[in-house]
Amino acid sequence: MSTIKDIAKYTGLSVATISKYLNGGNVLPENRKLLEKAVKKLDYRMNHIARGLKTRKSLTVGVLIPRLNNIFYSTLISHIEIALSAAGYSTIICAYQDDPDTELARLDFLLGKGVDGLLFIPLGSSSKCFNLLTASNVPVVMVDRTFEGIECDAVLSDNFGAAYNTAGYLSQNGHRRIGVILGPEGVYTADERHQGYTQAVRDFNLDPEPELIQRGNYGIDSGRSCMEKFLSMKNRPSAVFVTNYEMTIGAIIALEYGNIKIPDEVSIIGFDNLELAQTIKPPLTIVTQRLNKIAVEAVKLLLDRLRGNSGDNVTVKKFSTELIVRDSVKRI
Amino acid sequence: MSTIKDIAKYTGLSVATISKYLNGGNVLPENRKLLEKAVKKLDYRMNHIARGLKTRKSLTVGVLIPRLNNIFYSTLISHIEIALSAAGYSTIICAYQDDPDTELARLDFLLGKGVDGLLFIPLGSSSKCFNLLTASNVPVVMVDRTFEGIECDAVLSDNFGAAYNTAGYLSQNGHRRIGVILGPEGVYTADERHQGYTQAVRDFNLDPEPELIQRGNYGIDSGRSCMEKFLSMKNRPSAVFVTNYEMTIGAIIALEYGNIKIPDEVSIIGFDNLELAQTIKPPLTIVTQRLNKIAVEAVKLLLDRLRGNSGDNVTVKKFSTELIVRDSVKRI
DNA sequence: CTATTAAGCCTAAACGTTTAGCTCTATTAT
DNA sequence: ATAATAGAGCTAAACGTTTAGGCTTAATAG
Repeated sequence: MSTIKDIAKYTGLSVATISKYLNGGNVLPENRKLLEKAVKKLDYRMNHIARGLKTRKSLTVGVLIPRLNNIFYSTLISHIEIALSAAGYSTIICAYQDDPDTELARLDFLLGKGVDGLLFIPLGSSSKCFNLLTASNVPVVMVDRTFEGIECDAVLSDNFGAAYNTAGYLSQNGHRRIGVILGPEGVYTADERHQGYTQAVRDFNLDPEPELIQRGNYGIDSGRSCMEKFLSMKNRPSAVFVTNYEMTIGAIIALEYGNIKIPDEVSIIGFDNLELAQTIKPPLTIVTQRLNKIAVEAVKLLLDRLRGNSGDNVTVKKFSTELIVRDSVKRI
Repeated sequence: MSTIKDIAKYTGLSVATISKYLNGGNVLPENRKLLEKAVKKLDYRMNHIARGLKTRKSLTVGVLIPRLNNIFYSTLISHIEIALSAAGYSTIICAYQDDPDTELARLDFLLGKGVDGLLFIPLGSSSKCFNLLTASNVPVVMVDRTFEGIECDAVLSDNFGAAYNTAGYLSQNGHRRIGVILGPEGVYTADERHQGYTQAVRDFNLDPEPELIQRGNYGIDSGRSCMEKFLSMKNRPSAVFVTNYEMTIGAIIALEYGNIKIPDEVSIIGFDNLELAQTIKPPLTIVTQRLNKIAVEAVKLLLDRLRGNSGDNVTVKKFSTELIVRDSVKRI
């Protein structure tokens, strides 16, 4: 592996000149030619570690997420990775397996690795994580979830609006008893959606019965059992809104097992996965998040920080969700 | 950010001693105490970049995969990330979006980043990639797919056996017309499964009709259209074997739309995703790959190489797949 | 024709570690 | 008592870059 010094020897130029050349500086045309030749001949490749030591940049961004074996996160990461790599950054991914201790450990690990910045989907409101972050002074952008009451760049879905508008849409279609299958209490997105739902219940005069709110754990089975609870009620909801992909699958399965006709017996609005919703029978009305936009915006925000062209005040962006109307909601 | 030098100043010891201490070497008990105190007081954190420059190790492994927005890959990566991080390595993930040019570019990028080793799910048989790899001298372990006829550590599923045994199982259950929905020609796994299937056709005297072999692109829609082709045949297959998760979903949807009863009218064997297969109706008989074992073994192989305790000859491990029998195959 | 400026290049010091090889002290063997 | 040895620490060079500041040469202004 040849270094800048080898090139210096080969060309007779100094390392400083070569460094300048490599970084796009001006050199005499003849030298430029010479250098191009030398680089090719010696198969020179920049040592990014050495450069990083000097410049204090690693051109690496850490991405800290709850889990990787989940289509929502992996899709998000997919977009993030594409955007980051287009900007010349590499992506170190750490998953903390939904565990707060691991979350802290992996955060520490990433900071120790010298990442230039961080994209973070936090578990909850672990103040330890936040302390570590502020102490480290590494720019961070929260994605999908954020810490309540803390000054930090963030890119989120409008979860409140998603739930509010979905309930509103169902209300417009004549539904008054609207079940919702939410994620676990304490999880940022689930709490926001909860608030949106309850606000809609008030604003649209929906049936406020507490059993209409079911809590799952974002897994397939929990979606199924929540839906089964709805089905076993003496007074079933006429429509159910499910708030993530896996639970949507589970809910559909419960309906199939119960031989419940969609949307004649129960209307349903699912979440996220477009591909599945298109192919299922009947085509599912769903709420989708703009994952691509979220990812791109988060990366943009982070790069702005890294390049120092974002002011002192933090930016919080919320992307609206989209209601894709198909055939799983009945007008009553 | 304090450095080893600051600690030297603080303790009066030399940087060499401190380095030794930090790397687990022996120091006098009193000095050890002093150093512990200093590290805490000055909040010292190792600069891995500087260390990497000197040791020529980055403690970073590159993972190069076709795509990230796919449950198969992301599950695999999830296990890989867990295993690597347990060994103190960080994981740089690059996805090449199923594109050969991008594959080469990302490989180049990773090698330039100075990863210590590489886990690689290659697209096909791009010799350019292989040249780059051998030139770089970076240890690499192929995962899930490998280059034909090339000496390289690899950890694979027994794709041939998976297809062969699945067809065998269907044959045992009295099926002679067995449809298979394969991935694209030229993709390593798809080709192996193809061979396993055709071998089974010969060995078990199955119906050798070419239309019983359909090729999808591993996406939901293609699974659906392949299954629809089967359903539109005058002489339908009595059983269909689908060779990945997404196409399995698509195939099921096609059956539902066609109001085809599983397994009474068509038997089906799906692939991979346990969670879905358990919850679907009827519970699906599926072939699963041992993703966890594959990931762990691949990481082990790579770490062995990195630590220099693997001989000169390459290791290729094949993990058998598992047939999980449920209710989607009819005995006829 | 001289003074000024700019371009291009160079020297040398850094960045934060590791490590070979040396010194000093204390212990053990003879 | 002396020689040999081991343990602990130190010095200084190295890893491959970047970069401030200085030097030389040529171009431009007066």
